[in-house]
Amino acid sequence: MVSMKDIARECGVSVAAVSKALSGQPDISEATRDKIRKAAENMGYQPNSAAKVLRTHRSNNIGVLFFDEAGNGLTNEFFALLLDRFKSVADSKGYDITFINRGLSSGSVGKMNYLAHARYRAFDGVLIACMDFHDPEVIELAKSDIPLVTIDYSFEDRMSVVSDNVSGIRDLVLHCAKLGHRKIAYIHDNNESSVTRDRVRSFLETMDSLGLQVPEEYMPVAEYRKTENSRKATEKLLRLKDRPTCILYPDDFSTLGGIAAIKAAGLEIPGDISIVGYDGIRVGRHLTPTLTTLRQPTELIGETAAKKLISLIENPSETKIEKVVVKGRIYEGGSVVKLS
Amino acid sequence: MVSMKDIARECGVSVAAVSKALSGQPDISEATRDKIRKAAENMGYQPNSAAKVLRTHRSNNIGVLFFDEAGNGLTNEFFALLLDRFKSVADSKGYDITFINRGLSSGSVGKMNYLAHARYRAFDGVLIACMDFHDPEVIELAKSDIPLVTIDYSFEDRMSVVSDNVSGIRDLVLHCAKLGHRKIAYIHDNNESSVTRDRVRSFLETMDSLGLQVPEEYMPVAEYRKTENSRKATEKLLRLKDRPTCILYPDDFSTLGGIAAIKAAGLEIPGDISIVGYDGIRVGRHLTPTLTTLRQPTELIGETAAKKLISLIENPSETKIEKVVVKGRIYEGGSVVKLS
DNA sequence: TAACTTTACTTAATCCATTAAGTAGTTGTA
DNA sequence: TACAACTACTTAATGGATTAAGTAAAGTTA
Repeated sequence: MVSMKDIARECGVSVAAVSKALSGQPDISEATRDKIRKAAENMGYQPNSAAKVLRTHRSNNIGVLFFDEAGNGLTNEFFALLLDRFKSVADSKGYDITFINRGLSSGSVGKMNYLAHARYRAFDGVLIACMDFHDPEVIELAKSDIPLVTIDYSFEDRMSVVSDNVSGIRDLVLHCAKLGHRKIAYIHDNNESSVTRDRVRSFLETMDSLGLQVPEEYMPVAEYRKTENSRKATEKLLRLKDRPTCILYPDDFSTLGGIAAIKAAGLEIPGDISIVGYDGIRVGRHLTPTLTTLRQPTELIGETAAKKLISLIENPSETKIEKVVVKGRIYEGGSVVKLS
Repeated sequence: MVSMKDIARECGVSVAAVSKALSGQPDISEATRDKIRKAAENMGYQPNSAAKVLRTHRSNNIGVLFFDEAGNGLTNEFFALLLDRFKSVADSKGYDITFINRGLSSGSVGKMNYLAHARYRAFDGVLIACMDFHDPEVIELAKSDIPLVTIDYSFEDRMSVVSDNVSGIRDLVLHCAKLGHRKIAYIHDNNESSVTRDRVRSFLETMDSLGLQVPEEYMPVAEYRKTENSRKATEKLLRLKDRPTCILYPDDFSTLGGIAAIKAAGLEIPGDISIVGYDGIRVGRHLTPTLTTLRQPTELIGETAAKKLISLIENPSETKIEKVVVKGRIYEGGSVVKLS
């Protein structure tokens, strides 16, 4: 590997001069700079990040921590889209992305926790997009001095990008109500996250504001993205004497379980029963009828998170810590029928 | 940050002794080792990867290069599953994963290419899972001395894990033929990859071996995972005077476009026409009827790739360079009808 | 012309961990 | 007892880049 030392020798200058020439500092003559740059190119010089990081404590590397409730993060389309966008913004600003995990062992200290991992790799910043924000290790990371942005959860005095779940659920309920539905069920996860809390609260408040009753049986539980559970929850709803006319699901993927249950019961969507998803991932667009859902601005969330994080890294003093709320928009598919 | 120097001072030993104690070398007494380890723990010592990499040229970091034909890699479920599995194996063996890209600029040299990036970050190995293996930069990387594994493509003298597309398509065609289908169409991508070539060849050969004709119109083109194109291709097939009874799609996702076209034409699956996917991703399992497809052993591919790559990194001399062929298995859903 | 600036560098320290080579002190052996 | 062989360390060099501080030479100013 060609190092600055080699270029310095070749050009008859000091290593410091090479460093300055390549990093474009003014403290060097144009002639020398050109000579050095040409030599660097000719000799196939490649900078060495390890040396740079060691010296500057800047890695141009962002750690990404995620895993959803099911342990599968990458296969979660919502997150995959978000990360994809985050990655391309980071990319364009000269940052790499490395996954944070606990696999690395640090000699005697045993496995590293998230914070240790982040320090070990000298991440300039961290993106956290996982559901379990109560994990002590996640909290430890959030309390550190590393610039970070969280998705769909806000720590105090920390940057976050959250989608507006309150308005999201409200819009969906209002949409269904406008089409004449009064018996609306909501299959929901019951985990501890603020996402879930906001949604459930919004559902109850909106229904209440419309003067609509929500019997307890109308709110069965099913974890996010678990089609098996959403199928069961749907079956339960279908067995009720006073069946809902419209079912809200925790996410688009879960509707697949619901659809299976509904078809198995010999019912038609939306003729016999209407369904609504949440997220706006691709699957829903290809169902027949297409799925009415709340389309999350995934790309916007990913992009905003990246920009905010990088701003936090590069201009910590001028960057206002804030909770950026991003609104989704209802997509009116064909899965909700108009009741007369 | 606590460094070895601090521990050395605290324990009244040299930095070398600390290094040896923490890395478990024999050249140190048990008493001293314990003392140093305890001090390290108490003082909250964290190793510094940059220093380690600089000195040892080992990063415990694997670069992953991917982007599918559409530019979206993460949102490709096949790849997401593969990477997820790859990641957890790498993780368990103490390796991190960083995406390779071209965003980083290397001072005067401009944007870095893939190889430059890999060298810059001192990746111990690289996983390549992208469709365009003709990209000069990819070829440059493949010709370098960095340990690497490719997915679904084989470079000469390089490790690769490929799924058996020949047997995959053959099995699907034989399955359909066994159910009585004689007019089988194959909507396929026409890119340059060996995956595509193998599949097309296998389709033609298998059909030929069965004595079945394949009119040119039975092989319309649609890029992988482009539902819009698969919809159009399906429409074309449906308009034919002598319509096929069964359509093979390039992948499961593409069947969504096909299903839309078929439903729009007022036809039933599989009553009026049978369809077959490829990949075995989740969507297909939730369709009604469930999709008959070739289920790829995604996890096995990811796991194998990780194990082979790490073996290549850690035991280069004892690791045989090979092309690991992984066979998928047909999943018999309900989307292919039995013809009498 | 003397004194001061500026320019264009060089010197040397530094970031942190690893490791070959060196050295006391102890134990073993003939 | 004398020399060899260990053991348990220390010394010092090293990896590659950055940067504060120093310096010689050229340019500027009174």
